[in-house]
Amino acid sequence: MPELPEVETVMRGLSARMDGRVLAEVEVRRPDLRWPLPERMGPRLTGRRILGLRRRAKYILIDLDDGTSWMIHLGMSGRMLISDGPKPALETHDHVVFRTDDGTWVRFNDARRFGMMDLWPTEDVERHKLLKGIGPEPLGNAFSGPALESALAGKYTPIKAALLDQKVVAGVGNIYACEALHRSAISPRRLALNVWGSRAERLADAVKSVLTEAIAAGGSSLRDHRQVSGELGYFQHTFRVYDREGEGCPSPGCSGTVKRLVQSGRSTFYCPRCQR
DNA sequence: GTTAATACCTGTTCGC
DNA sequence: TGCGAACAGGTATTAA
Repeated sequence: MPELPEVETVMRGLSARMDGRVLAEVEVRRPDLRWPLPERMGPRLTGRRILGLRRRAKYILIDLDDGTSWMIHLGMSGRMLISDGPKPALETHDHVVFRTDDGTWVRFNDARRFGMMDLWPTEDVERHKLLKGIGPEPLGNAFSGPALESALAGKYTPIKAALLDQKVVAGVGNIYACEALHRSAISPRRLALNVWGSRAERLADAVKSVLTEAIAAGGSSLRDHRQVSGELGYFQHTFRVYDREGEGCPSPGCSGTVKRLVQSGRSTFYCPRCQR
């Protein structure tokens, strides 16, 4: 499930092969993913030169030479798979396939079709409906203990749910929310407004460290994520609590056991002993 | 105004 | 072995 580190990994992989290239051929194989794809997306992309690739929250933004940005969200199961040589054999759920002018093929494959794509003016992309109001990038300078504390002030929702709120901080999903809370020894049940001062500082630091380490590991591959080469990420081996119900808490000196609970309809993994 | 629950989608896993 | 239920979860929408 692509969260920020997985999207960053895919974006970097694409950037290495696509930056500066021209989109020579774009085949759109179905009219919709989660929502309808833009009208005439294939023809509008064909012939455009790529000025650069970047990431905002969980979105990949490909800036083109006509002032348009190609916005791509991988949803839950979206993959970008790169190959060279002749056109690759297409597989089930290969929804968009394209080729750059140096012969690089890219297949966008998304079994669950929770992904999305849109075309939007580059200068206005931050005001796109899906990006407007999104919180600070957790690895940027704008995100800090005080900034997090300010975003959480007055929120009567569990801190776990608040971390998943993209308006509080961008790009954190279920896995890294659990991991960051464990690293900072904060209970997922604690109300957001009660995370302030040194707790907010610890949590902001934990979010940064877990995301940074996950990016360095190529992301986490549980079921869906692949790097553009098709390789798995390997940060999942480093999880301290996620999907480790019943195992001993890995915190030094803690004798607790990892528990699972459901918050807002999704699994939370945590140690009730050391997370307060 | 807020927060919580639900819908969307399909491959995989689990229990009977 | 086979089948259906449960589950995974990001985000928009609907409900409370």
